[in-house]
Amino acid sequence: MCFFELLATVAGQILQQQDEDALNARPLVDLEMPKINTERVQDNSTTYDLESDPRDVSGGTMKLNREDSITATKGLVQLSHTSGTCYEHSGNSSLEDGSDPLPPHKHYSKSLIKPIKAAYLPRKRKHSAALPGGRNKRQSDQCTSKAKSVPLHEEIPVHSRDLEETTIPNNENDMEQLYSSNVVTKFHEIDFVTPLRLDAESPPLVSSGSSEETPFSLKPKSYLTASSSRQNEGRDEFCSWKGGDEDGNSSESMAPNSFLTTSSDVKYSRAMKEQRSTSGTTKRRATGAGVKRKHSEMEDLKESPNAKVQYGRKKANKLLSKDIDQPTTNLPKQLLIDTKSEINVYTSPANGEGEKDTGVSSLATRSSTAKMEDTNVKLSIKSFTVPELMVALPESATIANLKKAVMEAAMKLLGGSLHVRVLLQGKKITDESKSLRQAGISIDGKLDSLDFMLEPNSFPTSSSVGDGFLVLSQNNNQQTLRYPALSEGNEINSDSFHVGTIQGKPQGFHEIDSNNSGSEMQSGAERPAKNNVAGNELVVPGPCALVIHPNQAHNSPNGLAVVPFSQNPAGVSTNKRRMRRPFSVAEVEVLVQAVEKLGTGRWRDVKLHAFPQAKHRTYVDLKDKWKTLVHTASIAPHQRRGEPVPQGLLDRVIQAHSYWTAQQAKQQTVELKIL
DNA sequence: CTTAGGG
DNA sequence: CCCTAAG
Repeated sequence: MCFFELLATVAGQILQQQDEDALNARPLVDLEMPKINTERVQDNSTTYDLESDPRDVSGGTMKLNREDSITATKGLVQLSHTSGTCYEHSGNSSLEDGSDPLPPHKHYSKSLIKPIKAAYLPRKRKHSAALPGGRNKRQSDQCTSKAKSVPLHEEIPVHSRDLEETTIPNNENDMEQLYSSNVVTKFHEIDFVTPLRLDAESPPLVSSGSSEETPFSLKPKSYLTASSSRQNEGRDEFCSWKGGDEDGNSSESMAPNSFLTTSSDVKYSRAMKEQRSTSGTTKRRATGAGVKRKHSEMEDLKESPNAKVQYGRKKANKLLSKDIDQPTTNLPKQLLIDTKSEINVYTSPANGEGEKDTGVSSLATRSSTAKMEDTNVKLSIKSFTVPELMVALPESATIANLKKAVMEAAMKLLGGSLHVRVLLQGKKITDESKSLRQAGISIDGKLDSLDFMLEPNSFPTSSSVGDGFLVLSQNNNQQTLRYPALSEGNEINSDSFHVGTIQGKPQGFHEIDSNNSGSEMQSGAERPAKNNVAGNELVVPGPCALVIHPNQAHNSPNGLAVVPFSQNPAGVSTNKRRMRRPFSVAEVEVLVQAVEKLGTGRWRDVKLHAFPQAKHRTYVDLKDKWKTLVHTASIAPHQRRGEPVPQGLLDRVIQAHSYWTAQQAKQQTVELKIL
């Protein structure tokens, strides 16, 4: 009981605090629990808030979230400690029932095994194979998504359930709120007692949407409001906490580093289920992991049908690396970026002598499709080729250097503004005043002969201006570019291309250029893991596909407006390595607990259990972390790096590891016997 | 999509 | 953390 009381108390405190924060959350008030350390919690939160501000100077987007997470984390940590003390008590009572899932260390061996079995067996039953890997995934999904309807109850110790019922708000909402309010972690502990129940609760939260999407908002300023409102959508109260949940688990967020990182969150956000259904159609396999990640991002962004246009990292790499494999030798004249649009657009050499007609001729531009509605000529550009990207590198340069160089070159090309040249039947159209019809770009669709060329704004050729060019430029403001949180190129996402007549160089060209010249976004000064992200990954420039929107004729003389076709307009294909986000002790704690319960072969479940709302922290991450934990535990303390993990935790890691390893072995033998 | 491992 | 083979 002590445990729950504390939990409730803390929750109440948190809520209280939130109220103060003008984000009203009352649900838990009902609990009327004694208040403990409220002051402290609040202090912490405030402190962090203050701190976070400066940090967010350039990364305003994630501000809210971070604050939240911080606060949440803080609260969490405290909770953990408190609960720790109570542990013994609750443990004892549970033991009486003989089914304490969450045994204190002392009871570890006993309690651990029992509950685990209880939880594990049911699943096996379902699967004749009984292999760890053969578990019924659906089942877990169901559990998670549908609270109690699932047979999982079997796994819940009776007494614990009772406890839960009585001590915890009966109201589902309350539970949810509690959960969402980052008391979550606390719940994990509770979870031990009633794992499934909690599990069931968590799912909704997972996708609660919170802020992941926000970062993509076009207007940084509005972000805060937007995000908060969004969060509210999901759950009226707990705006702040809610947001915190995201990073909540990563109490590490307390460390400066975490503040800087958020980009990756976005990628991983999404309920597994949702993902399946949403993007199920897309063959990730085909596109590769990179795309996968990207995909999720996109989902976050607001899944669009254009997904296919996204460049998979793999793909990009392949293309480029293949083409460019011989660093010192000649680079291929053209780098083909194959998107799935319908028209190919080629760029002409950045500094070649004007446009090489060769380039033009090779314009395999096919404007295959041109649907017309009314008088609108709709064009979509399938892909474009970047010809003659000149890159010179010493033989000593590494592949990474090569990549970077190529990327820089490409970014130079695309990063600034580009000229769009329209070619019809291989001929440049110089008279911009012509209507599409006049020019022969009509509904009748001879669009097959319509070609586009992208040319660097800095095109040396004098003729560039005014002879049929359009300036293709990113109208993003500097600010946008600097948001670290949007490192995945999302920043660019918010930008839109627009076409205007060429009037000399657009301002900001240099700035933009410089921003992009680095392989990574100049994400303000705060980007800690800058180097990590930096570049060995070749980022394919450009949202290579552009759509010509007749409707936006006002943007350009010739009635063509270019707007981003893909989600990733500026197209810095999101190939970056994810930001490094060291696990905090609190996270490790949660992980360990989860593994103790679920074992080492069910990482997805572990994820769902322990880090349901942490968009970063995929099950693979958890698996990896466990691996490192096991390793860490086996090495001398002085050889360990990073935030020191309490030996106690490591001991548990070892125990759990050995236990589950043994279990697995047993499993195997059993199966062999059966066979 | 998940697991399990290697890198 | 990333990448992948298997399932």
